[in-house]
Amino acid sequence: MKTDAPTAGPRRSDATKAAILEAARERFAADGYERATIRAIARDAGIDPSMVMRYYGNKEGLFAAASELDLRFPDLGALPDKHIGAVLVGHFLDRWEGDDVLTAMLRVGVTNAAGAERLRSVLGEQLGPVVAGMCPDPADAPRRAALAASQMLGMALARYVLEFPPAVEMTREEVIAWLAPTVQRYLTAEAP
Amino acid sequence: MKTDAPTAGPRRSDATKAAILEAARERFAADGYERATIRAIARDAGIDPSMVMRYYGNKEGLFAAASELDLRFPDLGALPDKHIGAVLVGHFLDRWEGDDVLTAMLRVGVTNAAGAERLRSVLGEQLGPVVAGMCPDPADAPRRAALAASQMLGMALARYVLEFPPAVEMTREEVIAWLAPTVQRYLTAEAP
DNA sequence: CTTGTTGGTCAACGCTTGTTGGCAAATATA
DNA sequence: TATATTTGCCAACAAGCGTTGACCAACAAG
Repeated sequence: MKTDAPTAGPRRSDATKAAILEAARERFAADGYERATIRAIARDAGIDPSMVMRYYGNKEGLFAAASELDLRFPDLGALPDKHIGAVLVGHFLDRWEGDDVLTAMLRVGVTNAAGAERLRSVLGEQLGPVVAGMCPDPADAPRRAALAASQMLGMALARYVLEFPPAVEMTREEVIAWLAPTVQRYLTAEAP
Repeated sequence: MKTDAPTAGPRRSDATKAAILEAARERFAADGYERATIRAIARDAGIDPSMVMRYYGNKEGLFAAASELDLRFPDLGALPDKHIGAVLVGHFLDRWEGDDVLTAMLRVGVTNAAGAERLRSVLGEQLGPVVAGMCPDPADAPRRAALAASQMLGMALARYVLEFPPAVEMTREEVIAWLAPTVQRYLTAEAP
């Protein structure tokens, strides 16, 4: 019997696992939790549905594996305070357009408890610290992060999920120009 | 045979129909489209699932009937321009907390095409004109409406759907104080 | 009273879902 | 070469879904 050492070499099934994860991310992003069926995901990955169960236990486990997310915030301390809003909004747009996981988490989080929790913890653990490191009083960093998140998530909702035409038609630069001052104020202005 | 005159009197079944609609709104708001099953809605309404089919045709028709929505915007022309942002945000919070349909449309619209279309048309037809009647150049009213909607929907998402703690804990007055300047700017400031 | 319409329940249909266990081939180990 | 282990497919399960049609009781019209 082959023991499962901590430093196990690459398995032959790694490609299959990766294909499953990729298909899962796309389906979750496009359809949400319920309509992203294991059968459809397996079909996209070109394998049998039972393989999904073997490698990820159940649908819940598959989503947990497929929704691992790193927002990859740049180091904001290294640039002038005045531009923080624009950089943050631009970074958010980049991440959103380059990674299905963000749309997936938003679509799933709206109807699935595990998805909502995932979104909450990502915002709290990844956006929170960035905000705490720059706003006037670190004590209200969570509130400021929530405000900034509400604006950026709201734009993602209108633009990438609901596809509200005026929001879709805006150029990247227009979105940044309009949203940057808002985010900037949420993060740095003194409480109203 | 009793003809169905345009001005038909109140039927004995009106109470049942209303109970179905109420249960449907609650379920759609709480669970989204897929998990809000006709069986569960019928159980909540205290009747048989087949009644839902008789009165609303199918699940799609039930959602269409249950998601009729009037945002009830006040006449904004009658008050000073400076306060428009605060009035609008306050009105949005009131409507959201007093009507399940808004949460239902948001939850359903994220994973269901009909729900998304409903949300788009409500925003376009009800928020659009209000904005068009006050912003500098009526030509970019749709874009301004989309911006304001992105902020208000984003806050609703964080506060009522995802229940992100800092967003939930803010008081109504705090939300208005922070969001009003944003919405005010989106509607009235000249394009950046 | 008789008759037709309405409001409602019940049992079932065909289908899809997540999930399971058995079995064959490919691969690794000895 | 002989033996385990891994990788994969297949067929099936129980449960839940939207939906349908037969049937019964209450009521209204003649």
